[in-house]
Amino acid sequence: MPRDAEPRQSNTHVAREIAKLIVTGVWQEGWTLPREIELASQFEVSRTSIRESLSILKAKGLIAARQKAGTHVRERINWNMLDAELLEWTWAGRPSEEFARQLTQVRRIVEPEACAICAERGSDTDLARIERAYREMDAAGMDSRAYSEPDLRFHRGILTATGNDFLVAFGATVEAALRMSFELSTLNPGAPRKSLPYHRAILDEIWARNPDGARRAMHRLMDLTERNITSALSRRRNGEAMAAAAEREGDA
Amino acid sequence: MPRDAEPRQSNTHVAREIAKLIVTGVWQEGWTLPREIELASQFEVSRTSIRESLSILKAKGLIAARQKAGTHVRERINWNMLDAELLEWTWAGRPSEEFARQLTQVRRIVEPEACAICAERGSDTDLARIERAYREMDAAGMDSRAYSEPDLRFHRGILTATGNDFLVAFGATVEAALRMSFELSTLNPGAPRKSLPYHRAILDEIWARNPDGARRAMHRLMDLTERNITSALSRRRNGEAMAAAAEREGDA
DNA sequence: TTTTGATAATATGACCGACATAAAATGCCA
DNA sequence: TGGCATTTTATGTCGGTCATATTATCAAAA
Repeated sequence: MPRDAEPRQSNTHVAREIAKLIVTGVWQEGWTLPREIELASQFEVSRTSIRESLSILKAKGLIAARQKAGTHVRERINWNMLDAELLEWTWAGRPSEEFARQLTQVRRIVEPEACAICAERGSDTDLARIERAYREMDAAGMDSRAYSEPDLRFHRGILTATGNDFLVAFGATVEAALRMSFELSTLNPGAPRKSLPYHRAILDEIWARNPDGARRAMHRLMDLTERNITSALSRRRNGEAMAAAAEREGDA
Repeated sequence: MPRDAEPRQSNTHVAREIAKLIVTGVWQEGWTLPREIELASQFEVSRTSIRESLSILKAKGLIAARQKAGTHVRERINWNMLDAELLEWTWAGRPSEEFARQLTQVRRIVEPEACAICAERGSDTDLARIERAYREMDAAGMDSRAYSEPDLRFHRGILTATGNDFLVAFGATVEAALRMSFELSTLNPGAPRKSLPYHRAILDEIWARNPDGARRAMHRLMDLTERNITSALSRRRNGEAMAAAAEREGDA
């Protein structure tokens, strides 16, 4: 179910637009934003709506306001990059290679350990839910759209099974990573399906209640994912370079 | 510098109050909140202010609103527990043992790996900043208030040195954990200072550019921290049990 | 000339009342 | 009873006004 790129609700729409200006660096850290009244006329909404939008961005740590002094962009260190929406806004459209690298790096740190905890302490109900997600991935066949949704449920299921609210919250980050992978998979349609046996291995290890094995199995999946992403990115890079060359050829 | 427990700004104040009702389970998952007008009269602020407060909570994933249907508490899975303010609201006053356990568990997962990455790829500038924090911890002596602030900078410095924005964002979680430790340390004033040599060991390993050693050193610090927290919590439990017994004694 | 203190200017914070919109609830009709 | 038009209602948006906290200004004093 694709979320709308342009939500009709004006405050979320405006928040998204302003957030994009900030994360893309058009409005840099420390800079002061235009006055609320000016923002209101720029975005053609009321000052009330602007204020609600800004309060969303304040909540995510992107900006801070002081009376008379204005509203300024906070330094990156205060941005809550692990927030679902902020993640989406950041890579919206085109994930940078650096963003992909960092995302892969944190997943490597968190998911194998979560998987070990899941194998050790997940309830049978938890594991059954994970297995159901696996079956749906299997049933999806080569349809990578139908595959990606249970894929996310599989990973979320593992995080949930840990019983740790902070690891559960990390699901937002995993979701962003999977959506990015899915997006990039258009450059390599067969890739997602190749992860199925790796998921199978994880499932077997957690049913066997084998934490070390589960950790290793998840680690192997992370390796595969990283290979897929780097190859998709380099393919994209080459494709764009060739397109640019063709462009120059056409000009000459 | 202690943040104000009761911010004078009305919308953050109201947001905090409502958030507490939700995280403490007074308003449970799935429940529908009172109408905005009713909330306005309950909290004695205008509907505009209520709406700004609610938009903060929406941004953190705690609630969602639909026209006509009302505003409801979202399921925990959507709460962004890794958010700085939400963390603070959750343990405000009295950290539950479960909360402490989960917090310690994620730190164990993330910080040792971050430390290894820091040793491998942190710039000399990054490491110098970490060392400066260490020196200030040393200089603080037995004053656990003066100790805790550079302690946080030490850990944040390691996360920053990884160059990974998501690990940097994890600093909010570490901050919550350290504040909690600091709070609990009133039950055991000498405890914080005991962590100094462990920090020293970490510093030495990252200067030696030894990722494995750095990982192990951070792991040992996590062990110490966990021991301190569990002992403080059990002390608190015993203290309260004895107080309750004395209470019963007094009644009889 | 520099400092200090009163004063004015201004951007965010809060409030109000009205209308728009979407979706749930109602009730009518077949 | 079932489907469809209508009403109801809670959130969404708007414009305007006043409050409040700082910054900026400027004049008097050291």
